[in-house]
Amino acid sequence: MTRPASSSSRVGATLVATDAGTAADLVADVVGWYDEHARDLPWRAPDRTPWGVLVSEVMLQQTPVVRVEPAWRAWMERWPTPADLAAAPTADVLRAWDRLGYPRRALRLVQCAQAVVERHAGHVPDDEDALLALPGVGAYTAAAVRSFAFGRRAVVLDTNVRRVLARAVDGHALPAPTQTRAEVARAAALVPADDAGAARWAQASMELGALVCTARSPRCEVCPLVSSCAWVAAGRPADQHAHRRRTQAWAGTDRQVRGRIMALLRESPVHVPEPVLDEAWPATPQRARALAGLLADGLVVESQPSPDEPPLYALPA
DNA sequence: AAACCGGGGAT
DNA sequence: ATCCCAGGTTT
Repeated sequence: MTRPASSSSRVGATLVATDAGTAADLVADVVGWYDEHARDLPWRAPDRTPWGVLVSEVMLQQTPVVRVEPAWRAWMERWPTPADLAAAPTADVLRAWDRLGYPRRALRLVQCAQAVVERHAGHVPDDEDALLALPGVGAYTAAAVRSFAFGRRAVVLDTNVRRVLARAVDGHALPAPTQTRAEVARAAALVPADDAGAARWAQASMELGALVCTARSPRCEVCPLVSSCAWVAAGRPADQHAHRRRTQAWAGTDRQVRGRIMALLRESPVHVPEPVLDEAWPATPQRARALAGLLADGLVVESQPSPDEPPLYALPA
């Protein structure tokens, strides 16, 4: 079956010819699959707002969908607009963030809300540079907001899309450990030229990576690309970069200590002196380092009730 | 380019 | 015990 080159989903740059078909075929196959298998997520609902999309993207930076969904619902009910979050006490925000991980993201989300209020009259911008200038918004999130919230053409290249393209096009088990310019250019060449087509491709390619072309156990038997996938055709060879991927340890790291301190302060209604932190982690140089880091990040504040008394620690007001 | 930054569920 | 997750920022 042939697809007309004048299709509304025609790819943006040159058609990339592969052994199994064109880039347009790949896009059409994935979008067609998405039309039948898309998850019903609240930040995709018709009544979503651009701010809601942005909030979801920040929450989804390193936190899985299943944990973000209930948090997002509660969050958007409490702070529906950038102005609402911009005016919220930081302590309330950090407590609402709870255990979504990386509390610096929550802090940046507040700063982002404040920037949206101050620079853009409370409206999330659809301009790429304006989005990138917002705290906590990098290349991925800027592209995602443009695409998902405003239906604009953007190169949405997250871990899912990288993996789909690494397999289907390059024949590799996993993408390279760090994203390269060439990889972005290749991804850009696959994005349909029109806004609507580009937005559908972005959603569809991410969804395929999340539900079918997964990192650990890909479900190739139900994949719309199985007949054209370069990785499947090559016999699903092992990861070439396995020796270079180093997993960050967790137990006993500064990150764990920071997390324990934050959990304790989230649950404490009052400012606490340093000995109380013993409940989170023994008074070691590592704990001192973690506390100093939290203070430097603005996630914890120190107060001095009186010159004779020891300092107290709490979440920022 | 590499390090740092949480936390939970799946394998 | 290890891996993975809709990454961003800093060095």
